Parts: sequence; structure tokens; C-alpha cells
Amino acid sequence: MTTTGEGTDQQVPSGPPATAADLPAATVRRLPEYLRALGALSESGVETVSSETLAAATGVNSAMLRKDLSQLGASGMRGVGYNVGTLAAYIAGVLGLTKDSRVAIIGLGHLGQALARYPGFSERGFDIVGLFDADPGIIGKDLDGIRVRDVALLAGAIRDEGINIGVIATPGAAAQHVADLLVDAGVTSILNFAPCVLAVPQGVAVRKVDLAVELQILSFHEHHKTIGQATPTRQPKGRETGTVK
Amino acid sequence: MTTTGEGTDQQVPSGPPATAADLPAATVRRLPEYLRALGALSESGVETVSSETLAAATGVNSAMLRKDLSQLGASGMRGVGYNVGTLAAYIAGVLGLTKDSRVAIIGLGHLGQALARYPGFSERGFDIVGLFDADPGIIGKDLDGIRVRDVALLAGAIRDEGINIGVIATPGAAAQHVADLLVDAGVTSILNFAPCVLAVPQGVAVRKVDLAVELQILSFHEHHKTIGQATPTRQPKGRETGTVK
DNA sequence: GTTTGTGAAATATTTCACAGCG
DNA sequence: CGCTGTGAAATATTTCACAAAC
Repeated sequence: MTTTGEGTDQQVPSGPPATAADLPAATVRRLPEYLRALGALSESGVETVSSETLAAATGVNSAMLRKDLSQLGASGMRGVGYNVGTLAAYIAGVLGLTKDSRVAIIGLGHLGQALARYPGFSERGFDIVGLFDADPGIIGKDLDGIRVRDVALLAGAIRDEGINIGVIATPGAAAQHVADLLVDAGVTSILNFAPCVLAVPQGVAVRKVDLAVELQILSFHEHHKTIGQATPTRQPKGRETGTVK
Repeated sequence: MTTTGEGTDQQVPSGPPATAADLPAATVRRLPEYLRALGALSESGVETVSSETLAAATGVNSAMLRKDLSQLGASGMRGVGYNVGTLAAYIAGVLGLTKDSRVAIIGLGHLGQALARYPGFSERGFDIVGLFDADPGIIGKDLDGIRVRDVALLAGAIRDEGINIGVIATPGAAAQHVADLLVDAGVTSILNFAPCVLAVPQGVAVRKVDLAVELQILSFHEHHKTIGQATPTRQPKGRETGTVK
């Protein structure tokens, strides 16, 4: 917490980000994808990867991948490629994954319960340390060793337990109230599954995931099916070997 | 059997989309959001809405909203605004929501089960008609009145039951296989929750939702929260509605 | 008066293409 | 050689600002 400006960012052991403050949003969105693909390569025992191969594994253009990485400050070896382990560690550093985050989930209906038990979170360094709900029928329930607490205890828990990410999985009507609680207690990162737009002060990052929205976008493409369709997301066309190569 | 033609555009009650085939992807992504906000307004008894108000409710710039709508072919009344009901019907028509879609969910671990029970799907016209898994311990289980079937029966069910959207909620290792089954049986719209990139032929729309990716993007913002002086983007706001992208 | 609809400008993002390094 | 790193071109998207319509 000592650094100001940008000159002397403290270096973490194996090659952490020196500059990375204002990456393009589009680049940031792709970093987790690169990281996942690198993890798969690493498990396959691959040591080095070319931008072409890594790009194929993540469904992007290789030039874009190189540009993304160069913007991070990561670098490869010409004629060779990128070192899988080094690059993965570097990206993890940029994403701030070197220290685990502490997550609270608010709202433990079906979706919230599924999120609480989703192994992908803890696997990637997100510790779920608090579960909160307003329904007395759910409070007290134990989910994989974590007891659901009354949402009235949320603010205190955030402060006492170092929670820095809030996941809102309540009905839409309650979401803004929960967001206010989170923000007032100092949380600046919110993942919102409720179908509504949250109002938050500047400096608070909100990401929204609306499952029905995704289906509606698919519905659009289904409805306007013509030959030589459009691209919904970044996806490899034709027929390519899906994952690792 | 992917019927290529669509020759006769079906008539929607109050103003079916005549042109809407190749909208910008960014516009399509926002349509479900507009629709949701319009639904909320409608429930409040509001009859007319200005682009400024609707934009605020969806977190976008009003000029962009107007441009989106004009690209759809929807129109408002100058000096007045847009008719809530008419506009909602129009957008629903463009999205192809006038007929219900039939959805299969494959993979009924915690996430798949939560999706199967998520009320937001049926509320918005997506009928979940098939649940499939490969685990004998889950096959036969009843989830809200729908019995989980063996994934070996998937292809037949797609053809017999008119399933046109597949939701993949399996582990990553099984996802490509399931995608192949879906595509071979004629499904051209896939929502993928597995943490991997799917290879599909042209003409198949895939959207991917990776919950851990969202948290990692938040982690990035959390990690790089410093400064605050750098770029004062116009618009000093105390409390904005928005989403970090 | 208010608010839409839209060209034109401003940004952001992606792709191309190639120089230069190992 | 093969592959990275990157300017420059091509696209896509967002915002501005204002004339026209009600």
C-alpha cells in the first residue's frame, strides 16, 4: 500500500505485474480465459506455447492475444513462444489472484446455494466465508460446513472477517438494499445475479450476470437464423480441436 | 435438420419486426435489459417512457438507447416518448420471444439443479423440458416434477420433444462431448457453463457463462484500486447506476 | 416547451502485415 | 527459419449535438 504513481511497484517473487493499472476492459475480460487455458496446458505437461496455439485454445485471434500480453508487460521469446508457468503466474498477478479473496453470498435460494457449493470458486482462490439470507427458514442451515446467518449480521461480518467481494443472489426486489449494505460496510466489488441494475457510488465495481438474458440472446440468433450465421461470442468456427492442443 | 429458410416471418400482434436480421451484437446484448425495464415500468402502470428515463433504468446512455431502438425499427413520439407496451412487444418480437423455447439442461450437479429450478427461465418464456445426466446416482431423480434422464436419451429427446436450446452444466471434461451430441441432433443454440471453449460448426450459436471468470474480473478491479485522481471522466457522480465492463 | 432520430465525431477494439529477434 | 511485438488500417461502438416533429 505504499506505492503511489507508478514508478516503483513492489515485485512479488516470480514475475508480477509492473504496470497494469488501466488495461482495456476487453483485455481484462480475456485474461481469466487465458489463465484457464494455461492451466490446462500446464497439466498436460506443456512448457511452452505459441500465441497461435494459446489463441486457438481460448477462441481469439493470435494477434490480439499477443497485443493483450504485451500490454500487460508479459513477454515471450521470439521463435519459441511463451513459457506456460511464467505467463500463468504473471497473469494471476495482474488479476490480483496472488492473495485469496474473501467472498460473501447474500441470498441462498436455489441459485445462491448452488453458488455456495460451486467448486470453481475455491479452486480459483475465492474463499466463500459468509452466507447470509433474510428468510428465517434458511438462516441456520448448514451448507458444506458454512452456516447461513441473518443478513442483519452482514455489515459486522464484512468488517470483522475481511470480506471484500459480495455476491448478490437475492430476488430483484431485495438486491438494491443488499448492495447498499455491502457498500456501506466498505465492499467495493459486487457480483450481481439479480435481474436489476444496481446504483452504487463511484469506485464500486459491479458485474452483472443474468441467466435469462443469455437465453434471450440465444433466442435472437435462433429466431434470425440465416446461412452463414453471426458470431455470438468468440468461438472457433468450423471444426477445431476444442481445448488443449 | 436445421431448417434453413424462414421465409414467412410470423406476424406478431402489434408490430412485428420487419428488418432486424443483422443488428450490432452490442445492441442485441442490451435488448433483454430494455425488455426487463419495460416490464417493470408496465407493472408500475406507466404508459409512456422517455429515452432518458428508460436509459437510466438500464444503465446506458440515452442516445445509445435511441439509436438501438431506431435500428430495430421501433419508434417513439417526439416530445412524448415511447409507448411502454408497444415497445416491449416489439422488442420481444425481435428477440423471438413470441413463441416459447424448449430447453434441455445437461449436467445436474449443484449448478444444473439450480438452473433447473431457476424461476427466471419459465417466467420469460423458456420451458425446461428435459434434464439429462450421465451419473446413475442422479438419473431418475425428480426435480420440480421433471425426471432426470440418462444422457444417452438426449438425441432422441431433442428430436421428439422439439428441444431447441441446450444448456451445458457439466464438468469441463464432458462439455465438448455433450455439445457434439446437441449439434448432431440439430440444436443450434447452446448456453455453456462449463469452463472451456467449445468447438462447434458455423451456424451454431454458443454463449458462455463462467462464474469464476466474473469473480476474477472483479479481483482485477479490487487489486488495482488506487489513485483516483488520474482520469476524471466527465460526469461527477455521487451514485451512479452501472456495471463495470 | 419536450423528446426523438440521426449524421458526424470521438473512442474502443480487432485485424492486418511485417520488421526484427532468437 | 518461426514467432513475437507493434505500428497502422479496418471495424465496431459510444457519445455528441442539433434539426425536426410533436
